Amino acid sequence: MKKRLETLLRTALERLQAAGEIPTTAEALVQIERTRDPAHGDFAANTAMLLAKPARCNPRQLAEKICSALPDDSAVIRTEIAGPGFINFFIDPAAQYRVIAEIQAQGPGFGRSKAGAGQRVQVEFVSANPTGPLHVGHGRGAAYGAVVADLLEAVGFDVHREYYVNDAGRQMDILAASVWLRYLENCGEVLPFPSNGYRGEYVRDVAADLHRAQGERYRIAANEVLADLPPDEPEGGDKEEYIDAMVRKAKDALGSERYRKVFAAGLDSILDDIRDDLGEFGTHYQEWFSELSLTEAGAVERGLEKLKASGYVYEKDGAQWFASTRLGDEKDRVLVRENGQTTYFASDVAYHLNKLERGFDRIVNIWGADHHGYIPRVKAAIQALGGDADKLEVLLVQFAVLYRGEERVQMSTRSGEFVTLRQLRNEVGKDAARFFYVMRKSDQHMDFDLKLATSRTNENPVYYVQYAHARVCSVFRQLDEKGWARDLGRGMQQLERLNETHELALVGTLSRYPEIVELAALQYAPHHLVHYLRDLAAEFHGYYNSCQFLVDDGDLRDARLNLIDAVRQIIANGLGLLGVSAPETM
RNA sequence: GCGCUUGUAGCUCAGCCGGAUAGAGCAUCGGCCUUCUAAGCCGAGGGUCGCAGGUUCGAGUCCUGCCAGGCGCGCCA
Repeated sequence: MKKRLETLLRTALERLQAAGEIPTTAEALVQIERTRDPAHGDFAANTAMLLAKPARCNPRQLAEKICSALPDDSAVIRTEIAGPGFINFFIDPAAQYRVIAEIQAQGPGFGRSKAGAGQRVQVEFVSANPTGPLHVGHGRGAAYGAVVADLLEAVGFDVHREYYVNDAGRQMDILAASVWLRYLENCGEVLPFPSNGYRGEYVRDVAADLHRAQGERYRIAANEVLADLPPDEPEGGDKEEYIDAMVRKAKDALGSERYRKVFAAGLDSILDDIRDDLGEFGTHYQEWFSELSLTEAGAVERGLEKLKASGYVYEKDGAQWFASTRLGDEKDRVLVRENGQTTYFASDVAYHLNKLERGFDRIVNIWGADHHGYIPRVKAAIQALGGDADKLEVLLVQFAVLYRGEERVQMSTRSGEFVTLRQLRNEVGKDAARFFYVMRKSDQHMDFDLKLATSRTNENPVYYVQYAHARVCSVFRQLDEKGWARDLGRGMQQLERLNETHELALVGTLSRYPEIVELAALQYAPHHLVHYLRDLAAEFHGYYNSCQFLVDDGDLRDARLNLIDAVRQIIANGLGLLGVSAPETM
C-alpha cells in the first residue's frame, strides 16, 4: 500500500513538473509514512513542505496542487491537507482487509520479499577463539548474527553464514600446553600449572579424555618438563615469558608429530563443543573457515605480496609495515614482526582477500565492540587490495554486562570463572535467551541480569508474545470443542464486519509486517522486529479482552477467526525469524 | 591526551536515514476472572529528551562546544 501511494505521488509530481509548477529536482522527495494518529488518516506525505521553498510556493497551496494532480485510485477514499502542509491519505478499509487474505494465502512466506534478490552476502559472526566454551558475551553475537542472517535471507539475499576459526597462533599453543600439563597430571606427574595457562575445568576434561584414549603416549617426566624454564609470575618472573617457554618445551619434548596430536585434541574437542552449543542455540553455519588453512595454503604470503604490489608496505626497524594511515587509519600497522613472524593482522588481510575473491556483494562482519579500533585498518587493507571498502559492513555488538541481582559477575576465560552460553541456555531456555539478546540495539550496552532472566514467571517479554500465539490456538481448540466449523471463505467475504477499533488497528499493524522485516533486515536491527511483535501482541491481548470471538453470528465469527488466525501467523513468522518458538499451548 | 560511542520517566530501553500531542515494559497506586488461557486487560501518576548555542516551516533526531559514562589506542590475538 505504501509503495502504491508512492507511485501515485510520484506521478502527481511528474505531472506538476511537466506543467512547470515545480522544479525538476523533486524526485527524491517522495516519502510516504504511516501516521501515528488515526485522525490524520492512514498515510501522510510531507512532500509539499519540502518542496515549498524550491517551488517558491506556500506549502498548503502546493499541497492542494499535488492533491489535484494525484491519479485516481480506488483504495484512496479521500485526501486532506493538514497542519503546516501534510497530505493525509485515507485508505478504504476494504483495501486494508486484503492483507488478511494475503497472509492466509502466503502463510509462513508472508513478509518475505525480494529486496536483496541476486545479491550474495556473507555474514561472519561469533568467531570466538576455540580456547574454551562460549560464554554469555558470545551468546549475544550468536543470537544477533543468526537473526541478521535470517532477516537478510527473508528479504531475498543469498546468505552465507561463516565462523572464522582462529586455530592458529599463540593462544592455541597456550591451550595445547595447558591440555598437555593437565594430561601429565592425569599420568601422575606433579608439576605447577602456569599462571597464564587455561585453568578451566574443560581443559581437565580434554586431558582426561586424551589420557583414556592414548594412555601414556605423551608422558614426559615432570623434572624434564620443568628443566630450564624461567620463573613463573608467583616466583617473581614474567607469566608471558614462562608460558611461551612452556609452549616451546612442549613442542621440543613431544616432537612435532605428538605435539600436533595434543594440539588437535584440544582444538577438536572445544570446537565440537562450540558447534553443538551453537546448534542447540539454533545458530547454523554454511562454513567453518580455518585460519590455519590460510597459513598452510600460503594465503598469508600471497596477501602480503599483493599488499606490497599495491605500494602500501614499507620496512622500518626490521619489521614490515602496512601504511594504513594513508587510507584513513590512525597509525600504520605491523604485518611482519622483527622476528620474522606474521601478525594476526596479516592473517586477517589474507582472510579478507579471500572474502573478496569469493565475490560476495556484501561482507558483513559481526564483532565485539572492543574491536572497533580494528575497523579502519581492515577497510584500509581492502582498499589497498583493490577492493571496495564499502562492501564491508562491520557490525559491533557490545558485550553484555552480566549481573546476578545487584552483583556484577566477572568473566574471564583464563580463570575459568565465567558463565557459559550453555549454562545460560539451561537456565533460561533458548527462547528467552534469543529474545532477550536481540531485543536491544546491538551496539548498545546491555545489562543482562541472570536473576531476572532466569525467573520464568516474571516479566520476560518473550512470554507475552508467545502467549498471544497460544491464545489464538486455544480459541481454535475451543471452536472444535463447540462443534463449530470454520468457513474460511465466508470469513473472507465478511471482513468488512470488522469495525471495532481494535480490529481496524490490528489490520493496520498486520499490514506493516513486511515493512518491519525489510527495515530490520536492511538496518541490521532485529530489535525493530521484537518491538513490533510486542505491539502486535499487545493489540491482540486488548482485542481478546474486549471482544468475544466465538459468537453465535457465524459471519462475524468467521471474519474474526480469519483476523486472529492472521495474527497467529504473523507472530509465528516473526518469532521464527528470531529463532524463538511459537507454542500452541502455554 | 587522541579516536569511537552513549546520555530520553524511579529502573531497563524504543523512538523506523528531520514531521503533527515524546512511547513501552518493570516498579508504584486503583479497578477487571460463573463467558474463547488473569503468563492477560482497563485506568492513574511519573519528562527541562545531559547542558548551551546553531541550522529551518519544524530538532529527542542534524552541526558545534561543554559535562558525564563506556570502549579502543601492542612488533597481543
